[in-house]
Amino acid sequence: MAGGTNRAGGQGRRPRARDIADVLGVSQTAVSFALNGRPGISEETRERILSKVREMGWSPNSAARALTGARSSTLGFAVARAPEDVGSEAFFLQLIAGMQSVLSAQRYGLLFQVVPSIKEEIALYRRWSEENRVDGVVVVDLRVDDDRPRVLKELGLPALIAGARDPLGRIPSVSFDDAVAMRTVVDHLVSLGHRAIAYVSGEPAFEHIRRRREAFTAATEEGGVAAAVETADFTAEDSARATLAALAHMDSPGALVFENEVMAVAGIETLRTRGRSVPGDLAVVSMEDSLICTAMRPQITALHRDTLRFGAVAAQQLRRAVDGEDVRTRDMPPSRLMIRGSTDPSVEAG
Amino acid sequence: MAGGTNRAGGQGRRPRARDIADVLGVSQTAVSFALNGRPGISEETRERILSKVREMGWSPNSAARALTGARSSTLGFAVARAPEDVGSEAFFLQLIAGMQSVLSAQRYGLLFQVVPSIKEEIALYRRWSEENRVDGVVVVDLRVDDDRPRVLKELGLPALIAGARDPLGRIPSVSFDDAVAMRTVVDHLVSLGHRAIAYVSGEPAFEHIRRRREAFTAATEEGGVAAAVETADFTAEDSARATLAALAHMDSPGALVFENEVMAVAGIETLRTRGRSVPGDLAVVSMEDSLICTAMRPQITALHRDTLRFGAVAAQQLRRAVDGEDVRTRDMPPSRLMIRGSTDPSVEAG
DNA sequence: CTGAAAGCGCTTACAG
DNA sequence: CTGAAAGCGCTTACAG
Repeated sequence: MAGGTNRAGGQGRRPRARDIADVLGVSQTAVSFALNGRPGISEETRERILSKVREMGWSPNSAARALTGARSSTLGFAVARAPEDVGSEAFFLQLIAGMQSVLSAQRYGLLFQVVPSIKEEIALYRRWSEENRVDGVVVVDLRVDDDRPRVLKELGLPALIAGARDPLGRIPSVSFDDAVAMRTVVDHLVSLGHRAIAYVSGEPAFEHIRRRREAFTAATEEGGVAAAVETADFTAEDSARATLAALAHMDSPGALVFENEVMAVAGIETLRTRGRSVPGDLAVVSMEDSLICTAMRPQITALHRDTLRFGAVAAQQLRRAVDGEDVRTRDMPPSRLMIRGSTDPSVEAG
Repeated sequence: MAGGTNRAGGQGRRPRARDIADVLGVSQTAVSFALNGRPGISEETRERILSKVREMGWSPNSAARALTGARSSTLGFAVARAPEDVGSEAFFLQLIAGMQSVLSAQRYGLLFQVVPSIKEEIALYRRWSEENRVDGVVVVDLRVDDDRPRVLKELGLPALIAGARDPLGRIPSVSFDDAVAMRTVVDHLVSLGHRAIAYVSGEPAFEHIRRRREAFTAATEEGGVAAAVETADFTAEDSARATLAALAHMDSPGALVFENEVMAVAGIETLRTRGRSVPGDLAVVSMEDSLICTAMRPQITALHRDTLRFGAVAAQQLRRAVDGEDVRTRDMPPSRLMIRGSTDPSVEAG
């Protein structure tokens, strides 16, 4: 059928390693050794081969390489979410784009796949690993008691967790310090004089959410302010519901903290329909920043993370892990709290 | 080094087609034929093989398949943009997510790569094609006089253009009808009584922008209203500049049309700093919708496209092309104009 | 209808 | 330091 053996078009075929060897009168082994920087051939032969490789425009056939267990020059990225949820998370795109800023320079590809569940994600990792389809994987949305680090460790597939830490330290990670971030937010609100803070939070099954919740509880306690936590999935609808629940719990929460900007926008809407003004009656903070936070009136105070840079660091670290280096868990520089009108009326300027 | 031959861990190795053949006492050929639905073996043998395949949990090694010129079960998606621009385009993520909704069910992967230029994008297509790395590619950001359709046709690599039409019809496409969309917008503004409309447009080097511009000129002419077109890249900064330029050109444009919501938000900001209110002094429409349009006050009238569905259709069509079917260029259903407060104060409700 | 064999383009022990 | 050979896991002519 289509895509069969003979994709016509190009005149001369692309050169194989064997062609290089034939032209130069050396063995294929020599070519392979030169290409892969292995010892065992003279410096002069290596030079001759490498220059001929460039001259003839040779590049490796990734399928052949994969079949022998060598590099595939591809990283894998699987996400266990419904496609429509993936589509609304700017975070993912920024992460991917940030990774690409590193990968494209190294001619690395990114194999991206949406899967229905963690279980299928793990099955995919097995296939990828067995087929040498990817050299390593980026893991996101780490859950509490997540099976993935164990399986990846077992498979020996290089991996990097992005956005959380493996509590058992099996797999290295790059993440923002969620505890510090939450403390920054709470401290800001306390310093403004708020005596009650509600946190419309994501699901604590996620490791990074769990950390934020812990930090929220600790920080509000230390600050001596009343605290309430409501759980919502990451959608606008559920955030509206949770916002109402938070209002009911506390007589008058002084401030509301939302997990992300989509939830914050929905929450502010809800507050308005209940006749509460922002920041007059209630202050609002989003744990994630985006264009929408500055477009709104009042602008929304938000924690600003450099997600593009985050993706770049993640890709870099994973590449190092693939190269066999000892990669350690690493935190991104602290996120900056962008103080805007939703908490501080005095910065209401355009 | 890492990722070498022996990724330990798993106990028994994964079965090969040969293992199936051995267990059943048939030839590898029989197994291959059964797997690929080729004639030449008895129905009974086929059944036996297929059921053993399921029982043993066999799945194809994609590298081995690619090496023989068969399917790779992967589609390719290359984007020639700066990583930071990719990261701010929700459109891409939605497109990718929509594609995944089709692909993940078929166990297809998506190889995503950001490249610095169209030239490198073409080089990448050549490599992908030669290595059978992907079964087909999705092409976006079609330019006027774009070389890609020609090259892809030459390579015989199945391809689908998303978001524009190949003027020469070499490659099938899925797109929104940009001309109809623009007419809908202009008609709406004319019907509201605006006598002057400015279009803060993207670069006409893009095929879909060119079509929109043509339609804008035609529709404003027919409507008998004054028209101005300003060009901006897709950033907020440049939109602000272009908005000022549009104001200077026309004594009093009654309405402004922006290429996307990021540009619209920046434009509205700019108008405010110049003391023009929306929609009091000037109406505003965005050619793209997103959460931000409903979060703003006034809400922004915007053309709403179902990008998730768009991605799904694109993936479906490309899969059909890969299967050798004759895929025709296809339009998505017309986009809906979401009329909101930025053009019509009467719908200012929350 | 079925089987033995060659080949895809690499890498890697193993001999020289 | 170098070469001939086997092998990765498939597919596909070619004989039976």
